[in-house]
Amino acid sequence: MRTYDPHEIETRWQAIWDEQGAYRDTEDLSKPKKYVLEMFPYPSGDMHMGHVRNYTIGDAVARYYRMRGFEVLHPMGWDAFGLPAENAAIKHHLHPAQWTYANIETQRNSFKRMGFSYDWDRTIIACDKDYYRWGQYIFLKFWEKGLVERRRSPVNWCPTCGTVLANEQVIEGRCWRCGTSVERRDLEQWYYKITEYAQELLDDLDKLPEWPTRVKQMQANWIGRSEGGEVDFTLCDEAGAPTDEVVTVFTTRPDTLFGATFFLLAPEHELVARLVKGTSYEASVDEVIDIAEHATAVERSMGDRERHGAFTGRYVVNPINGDRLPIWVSDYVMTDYGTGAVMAVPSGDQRDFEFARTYGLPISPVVLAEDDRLMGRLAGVRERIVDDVDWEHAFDAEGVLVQSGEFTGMRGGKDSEASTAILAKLAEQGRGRAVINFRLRDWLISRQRYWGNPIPAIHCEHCGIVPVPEEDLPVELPMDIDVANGETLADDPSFYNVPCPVCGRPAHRETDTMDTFTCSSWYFLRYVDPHNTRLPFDRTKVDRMLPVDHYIGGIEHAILHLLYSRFFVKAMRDCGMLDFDEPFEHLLTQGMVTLNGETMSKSKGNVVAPEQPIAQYGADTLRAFMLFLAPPEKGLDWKENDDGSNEGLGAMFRYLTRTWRLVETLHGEVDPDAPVPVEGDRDAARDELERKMHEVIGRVTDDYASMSFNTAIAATMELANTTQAYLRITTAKQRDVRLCEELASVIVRLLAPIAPHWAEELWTVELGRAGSVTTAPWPVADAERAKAAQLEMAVQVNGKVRAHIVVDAEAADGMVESMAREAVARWIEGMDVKKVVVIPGKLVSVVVR
RNA sequence: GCCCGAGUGGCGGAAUGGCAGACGCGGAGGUCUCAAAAACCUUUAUGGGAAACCAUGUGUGGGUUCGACUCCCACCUCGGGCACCA
Repeated sequence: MRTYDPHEIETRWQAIWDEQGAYRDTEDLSKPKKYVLEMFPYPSGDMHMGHVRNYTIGDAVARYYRMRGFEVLHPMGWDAFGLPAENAAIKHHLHPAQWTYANIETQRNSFKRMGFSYDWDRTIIACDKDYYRWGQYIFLKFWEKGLVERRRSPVNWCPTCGTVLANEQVIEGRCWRCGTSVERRDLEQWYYKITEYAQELLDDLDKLPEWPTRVKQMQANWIGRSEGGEVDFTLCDEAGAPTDEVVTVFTTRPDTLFGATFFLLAPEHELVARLVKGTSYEASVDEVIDIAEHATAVERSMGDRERHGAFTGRYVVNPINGDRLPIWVSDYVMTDYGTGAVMAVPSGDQRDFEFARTYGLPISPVVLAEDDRLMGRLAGVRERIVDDVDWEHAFDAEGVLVQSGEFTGMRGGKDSEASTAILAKLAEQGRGRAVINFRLRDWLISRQRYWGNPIPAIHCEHCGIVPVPEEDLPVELPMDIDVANGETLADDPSFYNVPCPVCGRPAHRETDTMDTFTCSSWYFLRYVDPHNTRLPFDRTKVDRMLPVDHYIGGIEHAILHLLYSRFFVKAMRDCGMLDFDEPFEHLLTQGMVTLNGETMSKSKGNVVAPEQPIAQYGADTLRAFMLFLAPPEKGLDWKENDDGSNEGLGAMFRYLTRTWRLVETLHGEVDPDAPVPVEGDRDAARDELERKMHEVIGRVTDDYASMSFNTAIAATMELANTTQAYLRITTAKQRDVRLCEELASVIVRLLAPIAPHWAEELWTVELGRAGSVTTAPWPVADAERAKAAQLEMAVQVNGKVRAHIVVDAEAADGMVESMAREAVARWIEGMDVKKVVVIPGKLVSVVVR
């Protein structure tokens, strides 16, 4: 008998696996494939429990499928561009590359110490030019396809990070990275036109049945599809007479068009300045513009905020009834949604209602609930009634139209009969059309930072902005930039000054780099063919290995990374680079790891690192514990005692130690500490043990397939308990040797994906099996032998369990029923038995009255 | 405000509409020991009872069903996402 010594075992096997390249994907075409992937980490240098959990889940999945005979691709890499490297560089006077590569080295060693089964030959480092050059290549392909645009528009600016941000990277008005309130700026920037895929990104969520509904819902909300119409209002001149010019609005409620009593423009709308220039209205309008400009994103995103407005002195004509509506400017109208102009219907929209009350603008009822007393009064009224409203709120539910000309009496509301009819009428006159709008904005990908992938574009005075020719890739990020002293790419003449690739005259390079999220939007494709020097990847290889079968990562990427990656795949498909629609088949979003109920963060100084638990109990114990404590998608609270220990962890170590001894005993070794056998029915225990083994193999197999690792481990514990009960009533000579041997090999294999070092040592050394447990065949359950000869069934009387009976598994229902009646005789005596339901193998339900 | 998700012992959690609480932590008692640790055994939802057993019990209130943690309706609480998107 050997003591279970995790440290000696783990370091030994890790060295062997490393040396043998044990987890290399051999691209064996004869096997079915599984691509198991965990979101690659940012190399911050330290591993925390969130990493441990995420990568342990993925590793268990990968190891399970290897044993099931799949060709498994399970790679790991580093999302290595980004701001923390620059900040660290400034702080420590290092180059960002130095800091990054040193961190990668440390973190890779930590990962190896956990025994994760990665194909390290396929490692991708996002800041390696062999990788980022292909990010530039994809940029050029997208550009060719018309999916890249450089334009001036209002953007989010993070003053702390000194760069612009994409919409998705602003969380509640704050920078996703540093938490600073972002500012609005009007800048010329580079965009990926993700909005062209808005509809497909929304529709294809239905093709992802294996994604959590939560994530799909979040993406659907983010894309934010609204069906409605555009309506053209005619602009009037200073004298109030109609001109030829129209101002278009977007609305989801065309049915309320008769209720429009004023008209709104966003402060940034191009028309505003023209309308008020030199008029007496200019000053008050400018004030509103000023307020809008200076509001921070945090202020703008607050719920009940004050709305500011000013009259422009001008009017538009409502195309449906010829009403003249005053044009106001207000900061609650957004420039970059719809057309930046809005028809205001205070009776049907709460914001318009409040604005009307504040500024004394008229309110005209158009849609009412059928029983509203106003309905009666308004029926047959010819003159339009305005302001006869004493409600507290606008009425935005479904109802019936009043005061709406020929449409009066129709059903109104979102997507209503009246909406369709009014829009049709406008369309006939060429003054309106059905339109679908999305909340999703184009992806702003340029960043005013050094440590990122250079955008391959050149600014030429004569030719404009031109792409770097494909053969000139990569545009290498120069390494001699002194970030710590504030140098930027523009300060490096050898980078900045280049001849124009079109005309050959002096030009200069684009100095913005790409958003790091562009690096993570396609890395999962590169793993399939990481050493390709001609292309980002070989198309046949990608088409064979993708989509990723199991993708595992944090919920914080529900929108960001997961939406961008979906867009990339669709855009690359349209560029002819691959042939599928969605990158990730099955998505598991693991829950957060907290410490005593609190989120871990560096600033709080409560980040739990795996080093201490590993030093105490080894990696296998930590892995098994993390998987056992909670189902993967739920949050996991790491409870720490005052001395830093964790009780559950010790319990898991005891379990591995106990099963280690169990396996050795089953294999025929004598346990000097074994208790003296006690009396018991040995044959019955043997039969029950064999049955239990098959039952547990079946359950554990199903649990791995559905990633219920906690119940998989629990099932092995049940098997261990049953085994122990058998060993307790037998001496070595009394045992069924063949069953014991089989059981030993089964227990080892069932736990191998979770505790790989423990299993490898038992498998190859203790049990003396040929070959690694990694490639050992997964045990197969014999469903017949998992069945018991006799079953215990519950007997219910009127839904309450009153007795238990033991019946033969093969017993006929009639037989079972009469046994059941006998067992509950005292409960049904003198009663009228109305019905008896027999659920074979489960229970008998007797209904009496 | 809109949209998701979740409410089960002291704790983490388990239950294709079929015996609620598997498995584990913690607790209590015990074996071994001079003693302790380790290991092993028994026990552990609540109330009543010496016990067999009885009653109650999966956030609340209804409903469907022979039977509901599970399905339906309404509500409460917590967590998350979006948020002036017309």
